[in-house]
Formats: sequence, structure tokens, C-alpha cells
Amino acid sequence: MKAVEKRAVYLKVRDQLADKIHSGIWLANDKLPAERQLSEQFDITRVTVRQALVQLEAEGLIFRANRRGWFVAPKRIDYDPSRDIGFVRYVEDQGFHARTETLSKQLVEAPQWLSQLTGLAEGTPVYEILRRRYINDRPCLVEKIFVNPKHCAGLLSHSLNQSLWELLRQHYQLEPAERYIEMYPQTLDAAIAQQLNVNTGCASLYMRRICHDQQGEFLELDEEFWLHNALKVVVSVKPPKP
Amino acid sequence: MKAVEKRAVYLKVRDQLADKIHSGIWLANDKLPAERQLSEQFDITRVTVRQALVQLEAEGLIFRANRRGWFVAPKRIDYDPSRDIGFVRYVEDQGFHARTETLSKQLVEAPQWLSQLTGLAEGTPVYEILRRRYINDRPCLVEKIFVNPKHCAGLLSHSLNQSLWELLRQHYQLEPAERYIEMYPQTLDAAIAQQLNVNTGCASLYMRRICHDQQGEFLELDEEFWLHNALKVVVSVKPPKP
DNA sequence: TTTATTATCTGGTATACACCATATAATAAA
DNA sequence: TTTATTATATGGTGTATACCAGATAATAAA
Repeated sequence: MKAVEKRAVYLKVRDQLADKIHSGIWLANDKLPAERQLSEQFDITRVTVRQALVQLEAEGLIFRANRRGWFVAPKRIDYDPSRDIGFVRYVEDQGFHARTETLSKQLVEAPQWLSQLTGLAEGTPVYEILRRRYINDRPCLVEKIFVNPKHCAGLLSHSLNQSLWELLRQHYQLEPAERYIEMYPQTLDAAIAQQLNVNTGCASLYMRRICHDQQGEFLELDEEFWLHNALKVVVSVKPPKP
Repeated sequence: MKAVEKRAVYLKVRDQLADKIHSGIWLANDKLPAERQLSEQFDITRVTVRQALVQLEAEGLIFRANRRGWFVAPKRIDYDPSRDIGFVRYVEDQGFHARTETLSKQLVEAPQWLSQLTGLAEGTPVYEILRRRYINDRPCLVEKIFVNPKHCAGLLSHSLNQSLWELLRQHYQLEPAERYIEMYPQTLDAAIAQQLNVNTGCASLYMRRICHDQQGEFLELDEEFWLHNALKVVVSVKPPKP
């Protein structure tokens, strides 16, 4: 006799909470009841409530704001890492509000790992830019950018709260030739988690892009740390040999 | 006075376990000590041990096998979804053993969502193939494939434990023109989790590819459900207008 | 030796409770 | 009214314990 599929208590609670979201009773960014309230409502311990919430978080249905509560996650945005039309425009085309904040910008010596990846001599000066980007006022990613200053002297004197590639194109006539993209699910370390106002170890999507020009010279490397539930990656590719 | 960065007990345990992995004391696929043993060693409760283990799992450093224990995760494989040279060859080029198993194959009527995505008339017959793929004998993904039978009649009579695109190319002279790829972190539902011998709600990477031919006719749709720690996605793209 | 049964080990789920740290709201002081 | 203080609500972390269910190993039966 096969059981009717026993479903754990925390999964049944998960289902009921998920229903409230899918049916539209709870809308994007709505605050969920407090954990202690939920445990009373469902007549289970707070530990079990937490299991359900963590599960929903892993699914990307809800998110938490440090000690403020749990909230319904907004829809994922579509994100095409092969394009460079500008984050803000791209996001706003999808009906969201977007904002970029520059956390730091400086000239540094290329670290070893960067040299290995790009072929730059170790210690070569490169621009390092740290930015945080918001979707509907929620910080969704932190990015660290390294730019080869060879063909864009004085880059840091511009405002970097705008599209970097628009700047590189308009002021420096730079054009990307090929992009090498790498990405995988990961978790956030303490430093980056703090900048996104989430907990250490929070699920994320790591993305790295390396961009060279037509002559094969290194132009830019971009490391992005996304909240895992903020995006859906979409890419359209044609076979290399048509 | 700023604290020296208080780190929770479960994170300190995480660090020590991570060290054993990074330093090579524990190798890929090694079994970790039982949770009860660890709780004794570190003199903490099993609950806290579990927090550390779940954290390491989220990072992709370890994985669990249903009620058998926790194991050190092998290295992620590089995976380029824009290529179609064949899973087995691709994985073995990276020094792993690969295997494909066909779970089911049948002719079905195109479901509504498929029609919407591909432009096929609803109810059109399509081949549906379900496969499970292993890396070093560990089931790492389940995929569901829909193929337009228009130009590949009798496809299901072939063995499908090999490269599908090699088959389509060699026997039917089909060639993909453009691929539309979509992917995002997700969790596994009960059915797929079972097929991968992991727990419901396990972290995963969802990937969908839609492929048309030169004339814009739908050829194939592929849905892949990956264990999140099994792969690193790598794509090389050139700008659409050279 | 092979097969079936049983015991044990291991993770999975759940209760009940306690205290900490920060974000926010309420209150008191300037 | 504005600012500083205090209280409270809420999530974050941790202890101690219990029982369940499947996987595996040890044992007994064929």
C-alpha cells in the first residue's frame, strides 16, 4: 500500500503561504505576519514556521530584511548579460524603477587573479569601481568592475551612476568585441551580504563578464553578485559557425 | 567600540569544515562524520551542526544523499548551454565520467504553455523525452525535451542515451539556427527531487533552451533541472551587430 | 552460499524554551 | 517641534530532547 505521499508539516505551511502569494492575497513587497504570529496561527513551533519560510526564500517567493521581517518577493527581472544597453533603461523597460549607486572608485594595481584571467601584466594599474544597484529601491546586486585605463584615461572623473558602456562608447569610442560570461549559484560572504542588507550566506547568483576589444585586448571585467531571486537570465545565441 | 566581528557558532563550525575541504584533508565524495559525531566533537547541539551543514550545502561545498550522510561535493563542471557537442563528450573532456539514461519517451499533444512559447498549434503531436544524466555516477540533472516531429519522423525508435543533436544532425540533417536560453536559480519539486535522489526543495538551477531552424520553425525545447552545485555556466557571445 | 529478517546508524522533522541584537515605535527631554 | 532616550517587536542563534523513516550492516534462516 503506497502512502498518499506524506507531506511534512513545514511543507504544508509552505503551501498555504505560497497560495496566499500566488492567489494575490499578498502582493509584492507586502510584509508577512511575524514568525511568532504564524506559529500561533498554524499551532506549530516557531522553528517549524522558520523551516517553511526558509524554504519559500530558497524558492525566491519571499525575502527577508534584516530583523524587519519577511516580505513577498517582486517578480524577477529579465536580464541579458550579453547586452550592454544600460541597467537602468533595461530595468525600466520592464516597468520597474532602477537606481545605481557608486560605492567607491580608484586606481589599483591588478591583482594576480585578474592578470591570469586577462593577460594583463601583474601590477598594471586598473580602474576599480564598486557599485550597488537597486530595483524599486531594493538593493539587488553589488558589482565590482575592473577597467583597463589604456584607452579611457580619466574615466573616474565622470559620474559612474550611469551606464558604464554608454560612457565608454560615447567618450572613448570603445566597443566590445567578444564577451566571455560565467555564472553559477552561490552564497554571499559577510561583506557583500552587508552591502545588500541581507544575512551572511544568503543565496545568490554570481556572474562574471570579461570583455575584450576587436584586437583581443582586455577592456573590462565585471563581477556581479545578485540576490538569487531578483533575476532571470535570458540569452539569445547563434551558433559560432553559420 | 566596534566588535571584532562576531561570528555565529554555526559559521565558525562551517569555516572549520570548509577548511578541511579546501586543504584537501577531505576529498571529493568523501563522507563527512555523522551529525551526531560532529555535535560531540564541537560540543554543540545537532541543530547547530545542521545549520553549518545546510550552509555549506548552499555554498555548493557539500551535498547530502538521502539518509546516507553528507559528502564533499566534486568540482563543478563547466557547461556551455549554447553548444550542442553532446553532454557525455563534453563532460568527459573535463575528466569526469558521464552517463545518460532515458526515463521515458512518447508522442504527446503539445501542452498549452509549449504552444505559446513556440508558436505550435495547441495539441500538435510532439515527441516528449525524459532523461536523467549522471556525472561520476551521481545523478546531476533531469531534462525534459520536446521535439517537433515534422522533420524527424521515427526519432523515438533510436536510442536516446546519446547526444540528441548528433542524432538530429546525422539522421535528419537538422541544424539549429538560433537558441533562446533562459535560466535562474530555483528549487526542485518533489517529483524531480526524487528522480535525483535528493530532498524536496533542494536548490537547483533551472535552464530552458528553445531552438528554431533557419526558417524560424520550432525544432526543440529543452528543460533542464540541475543540482545547483554541479555546474558553472559559461557562455561566449559576440554582439548581434558586428 | 544465498536469501530473508532484524537491529542499528543516519538524517528528517518537530516540540519547547531561552537569550541576543537590531530595527522601529513610543516616550521623554531639550 | 525637534532630538534623545527607552521600550518593544522581530528576527537570529542556540540548548535539550524526542520520535520517525529510510539506508545499511549484522544476523538468522533457508
